[in-house]
Order: sequence, then C-alpha cells, then structure tokens
Amino acid sequence: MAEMRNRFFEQVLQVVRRIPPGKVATYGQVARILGKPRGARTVGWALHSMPEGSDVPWQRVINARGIITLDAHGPGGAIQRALLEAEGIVFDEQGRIDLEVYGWAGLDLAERDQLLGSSNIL
DNA sequence: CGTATGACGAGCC
DNA sequence: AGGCTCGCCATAC
Repeated sequence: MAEMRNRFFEQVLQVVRRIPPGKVATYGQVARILGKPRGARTVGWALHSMPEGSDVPWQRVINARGIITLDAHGPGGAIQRALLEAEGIVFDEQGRIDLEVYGWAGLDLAERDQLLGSSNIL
C-alpha cells in the first residue's frame, strides 16, 4: 500500500484543503474529523510546521471561539485576517468570526472515509 | 528514552 | 467578564 504511515500531519493538511473559501473550521473540529477529539493542539502544531508554498488554506482554521489565535496581535494574525476578509469573511468588533455563519459544515461521511484511507475504520 | 513544546479547549477562580 | 491552569497528543531534542 502507499505510505500507510500517513502521518497525522498529512491528514490534517488533507482535511484543511477541503475547507471551502469563505468558510472556517476550528482546530478541534479538524481533530474530531481525524478521530482525535482531544487533539486540537496537535492540529495547531501541524499547521505551524507546514511547508511554505503549499496549497493548504491554513488561514481557514481558527479556534473554537471564532478568534484568530496565530500571533493575534502581530503580523501573522493580521495576514490571516486579511486573507479571510479577502474571501468575504466578516469580523465583528471584537475581531471574532461568527461560526454560525462562516463555520464549515464539515465533511460528510463518504468524504471523511475517503480521506482517512477508507479502510472502513469506523 | 524522558522532557519540552505548541496556530487548542474546557473549566475554574 | 477576563484571565489562569490543567489536560491532550503528536513531534522535536
């Protein structure tokens, strides 16, 4: 089989690539999709060590409160915010994104199964 | 092989 | 309400 050592790192990137423009997902949500409901931190770690020049829309991942965690008061956060606003996402006065409006619905079961390698693990 | 490190999250003070 | 602590988990060293 091809690379069965499919690192968690890569699984995270695969899921993030599925987040459509104008939508956002939370670290915890991505972790849950990968079967690690308590692995939110690890998702953050995966994105922070992501290779540059990748096609991964990393900016679409924020925390559970709808707020940008990455360097919130520095250039990193400003860049992420700019990228999201360019996709049409609106931030409220507190710099928060309304997950009820912009939250990604997530993958349906078929997609998730396919992404995870479909070895009928569930 | 043990310790440290986060772009988190939920709970407690 | 806002801030601090503790638990989680896959890598890095």
